[in-house]
Amino acid sequence: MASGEHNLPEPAARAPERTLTMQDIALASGVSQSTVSRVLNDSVTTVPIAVETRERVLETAARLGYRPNPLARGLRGARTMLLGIIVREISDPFFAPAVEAVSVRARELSYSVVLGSAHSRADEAIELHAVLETRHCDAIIVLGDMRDEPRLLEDLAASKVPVVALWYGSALAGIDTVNVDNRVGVAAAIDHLTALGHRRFGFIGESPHGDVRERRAAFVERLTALGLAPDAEQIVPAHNDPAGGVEGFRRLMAHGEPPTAVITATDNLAIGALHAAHDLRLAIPAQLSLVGFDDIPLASFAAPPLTTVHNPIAEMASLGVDLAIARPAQASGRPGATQNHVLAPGFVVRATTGPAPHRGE
Amino acid sequence: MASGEHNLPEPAARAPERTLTMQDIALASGVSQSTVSRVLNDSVTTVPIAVETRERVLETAARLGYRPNPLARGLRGARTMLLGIIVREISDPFFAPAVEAVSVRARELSYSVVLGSAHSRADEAIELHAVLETRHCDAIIVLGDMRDEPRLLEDLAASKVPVVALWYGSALAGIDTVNVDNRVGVAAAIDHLTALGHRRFGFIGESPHGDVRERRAAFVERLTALGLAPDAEQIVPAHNDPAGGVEGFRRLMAHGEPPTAVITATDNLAIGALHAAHDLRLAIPAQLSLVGFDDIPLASFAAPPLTTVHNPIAEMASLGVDLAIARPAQASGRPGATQNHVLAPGFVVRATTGPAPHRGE
DNA sequence: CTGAAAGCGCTAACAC
DNA sequence: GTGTTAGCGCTTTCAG
Repeated sequence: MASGEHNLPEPAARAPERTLTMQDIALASGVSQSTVSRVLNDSVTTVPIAVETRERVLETAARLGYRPNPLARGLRGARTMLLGIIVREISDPFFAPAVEAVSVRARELSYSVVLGSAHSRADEAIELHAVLETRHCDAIIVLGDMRDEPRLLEDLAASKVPVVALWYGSALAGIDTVNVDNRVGVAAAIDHLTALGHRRFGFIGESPHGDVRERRAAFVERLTALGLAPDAEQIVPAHNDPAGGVEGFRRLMAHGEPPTAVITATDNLAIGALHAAHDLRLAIPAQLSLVGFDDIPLASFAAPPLTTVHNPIAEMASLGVDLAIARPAQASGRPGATQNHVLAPGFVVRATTGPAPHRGE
Repeated sequence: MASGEHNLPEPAARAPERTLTMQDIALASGVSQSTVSRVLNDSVTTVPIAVETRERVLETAARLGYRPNPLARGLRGARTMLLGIIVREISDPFFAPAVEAVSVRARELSYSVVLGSAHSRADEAIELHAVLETRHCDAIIVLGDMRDEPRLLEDLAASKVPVVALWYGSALAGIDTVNVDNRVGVAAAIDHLTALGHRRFGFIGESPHGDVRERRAAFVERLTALGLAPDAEQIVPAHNDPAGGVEGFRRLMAHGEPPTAVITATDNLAIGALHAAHDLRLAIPAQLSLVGFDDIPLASFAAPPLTTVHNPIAEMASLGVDLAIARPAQASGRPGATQNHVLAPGFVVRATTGPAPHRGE
């Protein structure tokens, strides 16, 4: 183990017991601790280092399996390589893949993800933000609409750590956003259905929340443009889960003249609608066509497989992470400097849509 | 400063700009920084503190909105209040709620969750463990079976940070585990089905993975005990996702004498099986009964709603977190000291099971 | 009972 | 080019 150098003391080289510090590898490579720091941090810009020294240090560090202590690093004000996530419900079939996509991209950039679930509870989101900030996360990503928590928005916009909101549902001053183009998505659904001969539409999912609200607006807008402006009774509110879809679907079909085509604000709702249709012995797509939004993984395994608007989860997550991490730490609160990205959705035709049934005409 | 109280200088009380340190609140309450530390940490055991002093400090800290810096705390070797999670796929319909349940309990205990997704990739899990350890997580929770990654197990057992494995599928030396009682669950399913007159069973989900393996073993064991020992062709392998369920179901029904009742190792597979049955125009439960395992949130919204074994996610997650956090940091590797908990599952009868169809007898 | 002081592992001025 | 020297905010001896 004598290596031409350092032979006597031989500190704790072969013992992976205690986590080694820079001091350890400084000793082992016969330089000072600060040199080690410089080498390992590629402080090329500030100070040039002898190639030989650099290589020796790097070699020793690698050989001993040195790993920098993120805590000490963060203490000194350097980046913690932590990315915070705030999401309503991790287990939502849409947001779970979103969280996964975010953490994939984060890890590609050597970031760790600190997960904060707000459970739809107002105060929790705010507390989470405080927690994530206190933990010195380098950036925070907010998944979904949190606008029913006004204070959160203020906190976020004033936050010293960069915040990016994904699927927030609309642009936002002071915070970067990445959204899917809801208008394009809904228009694609409607155009697909009108091409199949449908003329009377229903929409499940009225709510004040971002994406849902935008999709409903797009629904009204597009139909109006086509001269098929919907009545109030053609649009029903719903909680964004399958149970809400069941409830909404029942209400929608209870009207005098039920629609022949239904669009739901999310696939979550579509799953419920499908369920309710099954209960009502309504054949899909023979008697009724149904289109969802999001293209969650389970959409293709619904019975029948769901025709839906594809939400580009991976792309949006990736872009969101890049924005969050790239943004210089202090610029977050500066209005005007914020970016609002809108990505185009896809459209996936599966088995819940078909020609409009013949009517008495 | 006169504390009749403190009126003149008024340092940075109203300015929440810079995050305040203990020094700040020490100054503001006229004591030394170390006293503040003692008060805020309830160092009752070591040193008694004057009630008056303690209250003054606490009041100041509260008033100024002081939050301790977790980084500095962790640097000194204290707990970081970080809980690491290693999971294959966050977006798995079963593990997503599990992650949520873990993070709920973690937050109740003031812990933050660092999420590590292994994406079914072998090396990633190991790397994740290294990351979480380097981040000085106080404990690590492993979700699901990772035994196809032998090195991870060694790493975990040798880890200085306590590790608890949930839904690992069996007991484990050197690591605490919390499992659901798969034998009881499968037995409940079989008993329910035999009571309905079923005699020929199928099982989807042969695989070397923990829970799945145990459930298949329980399937064989229980049926054998009933004198209904299954043939090899009554058990089919499958990847644990809906697509695997589709595939498995088709293969199962392709045999000469198909079963009248099918049990799947997971609800994920059951979703696929349901889908495949729909394709094959097989009426469920009239022609065939189906039972899943896990009771994922979507089970009740399948078409028809899925009869399944209920996996007590919240309880297991809660117990797992408590074990992980309660365990003194150095005891993890000590074999013999480990706990292996097994919780009882429930059974939920919904609409995929019914009387066995009449046969030619 | 409380203050002073020494670090935890690292980065970033400063020196030579 | 590299070593020395301060701290980051906190816990924890050690002195009073």
